[in-house]
Amino acid sequence: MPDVYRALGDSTRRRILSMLKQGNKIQKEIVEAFDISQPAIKKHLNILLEEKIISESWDGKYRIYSLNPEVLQIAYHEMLQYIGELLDDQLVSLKNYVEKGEFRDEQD
Amino acid sequence: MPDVYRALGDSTRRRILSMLKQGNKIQKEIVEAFDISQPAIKKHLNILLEEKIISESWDGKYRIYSLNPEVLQIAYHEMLQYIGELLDDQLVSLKNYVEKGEFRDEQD
DNA sequence: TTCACATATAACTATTTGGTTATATGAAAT
DNA sequence: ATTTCATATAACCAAATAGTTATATGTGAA
Repeated sequence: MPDVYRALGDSTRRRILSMLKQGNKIQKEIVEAFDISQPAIKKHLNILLEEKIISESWDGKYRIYSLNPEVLQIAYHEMLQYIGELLDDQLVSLKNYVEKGEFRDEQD
Repeated sequence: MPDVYRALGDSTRRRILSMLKQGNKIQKEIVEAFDISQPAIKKHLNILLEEKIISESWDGKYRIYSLNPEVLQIAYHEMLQYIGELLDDQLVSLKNYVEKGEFRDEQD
């Protein structure tokens, strides 16, 4: 079970995910977007890979990274559900909205 | 700005928050609900306090802990917004629902 | 006043994290 | 075949985390 708090718990990793939202990227592009070293970026990518939030593949000598939207969805729902439960009804009905894809409330 | 990822990034802290959802608790009650030492629990409580997710007060010799729902709300919105942006429109419209307290979508 | 008990704090340990530099590997191009 | 360039990995460092045990502090009750 991917640990979404670990994956999203660092702002560099959140920025990497935002980049990947715009489309697949090769490692070099990601490295160049930050001021830290290539090994540091690679460590962040490894954490995102461990948590299954992204995937990697080869294209010749290039490493290609892409988002795993399904895993993100599931992670998102987990957090939404947990925090939603800590808060109150207003937010719980909205959790149902996400899960069922429809807006259904008591007051029709 | 409270770091909700830090606060929620540990399952003991998530369980503590769930307990506090049920009502204010004294430290002793929280300690007894876990298998770890009192100082260990106190450290978790300190992290939740640093991130402003909970508050503490005194009642005689008892420390009382309570949830800060407003801060949780804000944290919730932040995460909703960030992850919503990584995913797609379905989820973004729901962010608006939370923020405006109403369901308004393009396709009325 | 003394004792009991709830809480706080200090000192220590092991692990993880986020970074570094230096170096190895492997594919592509010259 | 050699060089270039993208990537991987190793070794290191400092700080934070999650726990421990031992001890101090403060309040209430006997």
